[in-house]
Amino acid sequence: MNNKPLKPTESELEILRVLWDRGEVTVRQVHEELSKTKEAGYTTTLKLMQIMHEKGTVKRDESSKTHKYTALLSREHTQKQFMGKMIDTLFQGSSTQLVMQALVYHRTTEEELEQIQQMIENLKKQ
Amino acid sequence: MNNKPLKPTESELEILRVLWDRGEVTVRQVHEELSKTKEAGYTTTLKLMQIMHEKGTVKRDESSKTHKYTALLSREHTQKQFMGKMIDTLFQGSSTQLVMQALVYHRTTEEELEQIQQMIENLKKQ
DNA sequence: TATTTGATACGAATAGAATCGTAAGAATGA
DNA sequence: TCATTCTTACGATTCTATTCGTATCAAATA
Repeated sequence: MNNKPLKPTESELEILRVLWDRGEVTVRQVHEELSKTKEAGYTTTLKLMQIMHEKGTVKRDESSKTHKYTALLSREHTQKQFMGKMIDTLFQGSSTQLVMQALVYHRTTEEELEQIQQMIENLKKQ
Repeated sequence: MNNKPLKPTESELEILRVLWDRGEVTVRQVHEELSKTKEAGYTTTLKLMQIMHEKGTVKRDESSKTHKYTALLSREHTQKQFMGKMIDTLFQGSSTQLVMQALVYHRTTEEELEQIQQMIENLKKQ
């Protein structure tokens, strides 16, 4: 239960994704969710969540026998963390390059493009 | 020396970054480069590059005693690979969200913003 | 009450990544 | 030639992440 600027592992990220989407959940709920796409035993998920609790990545409500978990690490913070790393090692430090890649290869709707344009206009005004 | 859709590890990425930037290089050159920011022995870098060679991530020119390495995995391919993963697990499948994050938190110059606008206009025309 | 079910805790096994020490050979230079 | 230096090869160790089996307890149920 200590606090450090920790970087979640691959498996932890998968669990966090569920926590972020659904808020407070039980191990079983997480496990059910992950089972859809992944093969892993229940105790594996349990253990991982216990470890995350030790690390301080999640908090745990132990008031009832079946514990409830909530993310402590925010999605935004984690996004920034991974984006930064990614821009550095893969995009030569240029976030613009990353943006271009995203726009070209991961196609977006007209509406979304306009949404982005809007945001850029706002950024330019500052 | 087999061929699979492999995902480079953290350390492999650091090495790849050097290969991508500089083209054909020796282990010593890579190690020199990495030493600037990282603490690791020469044989560690060597071993990693040998493993990458086994995996087929890099190719190796053995014609002289001091081998020369070149990346086989392209930067673009790897960018796409990591971006995809990232969009899925961190941005709820929305590349637009990722783009917004990048623009807001990793500040870009006015020129770059205009460059992006230009690109969006082009995308819209299609 | 006795049994079954479902939960946590936890140690241990497994796997993979990263690090390093040492050996051996080639090239270099004294 | 002999010693030093640089290089590769490679096994072994360490470290961390992941997975799972088993014990234990509480709650639900027959």
